[in-house]
Amino acid sequence: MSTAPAPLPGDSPGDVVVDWYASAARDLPWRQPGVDAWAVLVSEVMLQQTPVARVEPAWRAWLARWPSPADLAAAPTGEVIRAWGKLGYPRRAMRLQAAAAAIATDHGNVVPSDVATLESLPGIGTYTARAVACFGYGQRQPVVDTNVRRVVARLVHGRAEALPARATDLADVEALAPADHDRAVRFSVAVMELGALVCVARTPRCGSCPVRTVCAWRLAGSPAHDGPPRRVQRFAGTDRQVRGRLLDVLRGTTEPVEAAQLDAVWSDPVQRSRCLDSLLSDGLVVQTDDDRFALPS
DNA sequence: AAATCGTGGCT
DNA sequence: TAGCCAAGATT
Repeated sequence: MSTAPAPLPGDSPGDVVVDWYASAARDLPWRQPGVDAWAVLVSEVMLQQTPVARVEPAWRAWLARWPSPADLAAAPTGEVIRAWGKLGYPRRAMRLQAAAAAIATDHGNVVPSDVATLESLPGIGTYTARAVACFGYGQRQPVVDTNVRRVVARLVHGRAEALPARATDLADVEALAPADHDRAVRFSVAVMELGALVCVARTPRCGSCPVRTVCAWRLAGSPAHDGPPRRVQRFAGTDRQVRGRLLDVLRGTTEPVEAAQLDAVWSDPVQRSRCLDSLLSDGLVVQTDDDRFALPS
């Protein structure tokens, strides 16, 4: 073994990231003291694939209207879909309402604090469950999202890009977390924030990175990504675009609409009807007795 | 387990 | 401009 000095306990990369967070973190509303686990849960679901800037106003309005799970559970689903607005992936809104109903009826209207129980709720997967347990309940939990996987890929593994999600991700992050409980809890938000603000995907700002001197990727000379390029999803012309247009029509009215009004949003009748069918089967749209279409009641 | 599910800002 | 990218979950 070499005689290189062991890093001081308080100066581990995890500690450095926690200290960096104290001065660099964004002032996001769901991070305010007093924000309860329900509000955290709502923020996490909204933030699944939707940028922070678009979530903020929707989150405030949502919680003003439905301050507890039971409130959301009691709302007409159509109103829930309308309130979701253009956050995207509207099935998340339905799943959030379904999760709220389960919380209200099975958990006394209290968001579960146990990761396994959280994961059993609709729309809550491994990331969101841990995020709620950690951010909402102050538990020491590894929280691994796309930001964290990218930071770990670079800092620990010396790779330019994140590997696809793996079972070892949680262990990688746990290994970085400070020993102290409270600092470990803050570390979970802090690594995410580092990935969101500094260790970003396209043009990492290594010059202002608090752990640049110990980053395996930098130390290796910032090698380019070698694995297979991950292909980004096309959007124009896809069913996703068509579904979005169809739903946008229904969001804009309270009165059910004739099929002809929906025909206007997409010229290909085959794709259009396929998409309408999929919205119906998702429960995002319903057909009335007189064969018009509307958001569910 | 790869494909699918919205939307809009940024480069 | 057209692709890249954003706190994933589900099947």
